Amino acid sequence: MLLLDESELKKGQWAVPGDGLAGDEGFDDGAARILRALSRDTTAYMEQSRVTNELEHFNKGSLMTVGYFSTVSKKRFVINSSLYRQRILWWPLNQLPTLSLIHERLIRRAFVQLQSQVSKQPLGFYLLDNQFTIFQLQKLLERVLDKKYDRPNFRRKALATGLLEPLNVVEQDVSHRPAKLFRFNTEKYKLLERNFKFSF
Amino acid sequence: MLLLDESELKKGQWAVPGDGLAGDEGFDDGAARILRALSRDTTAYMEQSRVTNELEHFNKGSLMTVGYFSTVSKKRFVINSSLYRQRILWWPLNQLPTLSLIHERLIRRAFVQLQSQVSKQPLGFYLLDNQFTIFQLQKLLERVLDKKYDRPNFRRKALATGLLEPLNVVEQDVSHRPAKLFRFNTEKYKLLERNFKFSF
DNA sequence: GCAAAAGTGTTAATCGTACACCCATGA
DNA sequence: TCATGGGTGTACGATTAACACTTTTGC
Repeated sequence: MLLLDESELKKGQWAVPGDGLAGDEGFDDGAARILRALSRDTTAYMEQSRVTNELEHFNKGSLMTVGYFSTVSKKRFVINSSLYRQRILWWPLNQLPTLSLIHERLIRRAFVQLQSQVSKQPLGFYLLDNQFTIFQLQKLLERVLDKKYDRPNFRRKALATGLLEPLNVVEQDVSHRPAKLFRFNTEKYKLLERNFKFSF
Repeated sequence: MLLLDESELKKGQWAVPGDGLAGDEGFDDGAARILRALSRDTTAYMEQSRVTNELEHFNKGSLMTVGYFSTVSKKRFVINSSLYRQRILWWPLNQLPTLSLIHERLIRRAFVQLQSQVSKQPLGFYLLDNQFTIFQLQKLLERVLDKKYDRPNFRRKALATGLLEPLNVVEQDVSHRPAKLFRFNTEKYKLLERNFKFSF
């Protein structure tokens, strides 16, 4: 579930997408620019993760990396530039290709941070499409938090938040009773904001 | 509850203690060194907070600041060098002196992070001395999380964690019934570690 | 009919919360 | 004696967790 980019330095070496800062650009701005260069989806949640502990030394000077992570819907994620299109792949977190130690650590750290943010921000909703079933939301949280939930109970709790707006539309072409589709009610969330607690 | 250092640049200007990195020192190492330069207490919890978003530009080049926060017991905190002794003061978070915008933001951000770590790490215990009463722990969490708790209920919950080891000693010289003193059971905590949840 | 997930209902156990109440100490 | 916090008990309501059951779809 992670986006990786083929590095320019070595063939076949995968890396987290990144770039240097342009001019007097801030770090947050730089990270946003990198994400925009990859995809047209602008609804993503983004957060600074951590600075690599070590400086990388080159003959020209030293380099430090500031990690950011973002939650993007795989379906909404549309690769922007044809330049990148050939060099981007999604990888499942438990089957990452060989990475530099620095990038490996950035990813592990970002995932821990994502897990801890899930209950404080409606991250689950950023990861899904505009229309989703409650079961999809459940499966998502189960994967992020590595837990199992009881379906009926999860459903009630999710609905009890009042943040799921029914769309009066159902799934199509599924070999079981089709589920109602919902969307995340951004307006109601804005009202809660500070008091939000998605404690599953 | 915050340690601030008088800056060398301007008289009467307060700042978060900091320093540049020495040689090829890592960020965590640098932060630990700065803390050690201030105090002899080595039990402190320390965590990277955030990189300032803006680079500061000087004629010589650009400067970026990586924020760290640490929880230290005020009683155990012994100022190390006589050089610092004159220039260090504790300030309550709600009555900070005038600070640069960058330092102000670092502090606010670190406090939010501290609040969110309290339930995942036994931070409360780092902030107290080796011997403490349950009521002291309660008051500490109440200040950090800006909540009020019922004393009897807090007591039961704290004891239920199994992480408080009774010392069979009581407070001295208090004008009320003396409370039993406890210490944090580090060994038992090590066993939990990953599953630790101090949800008050 | 079968499998799979949708959705509703129900119950017991657990937990949070709000108190009442007695205890021990210094002033 | 009073004020202050220490410490135990308890009772009610809310929340959680477990699972039984009916529904709707595709194969």
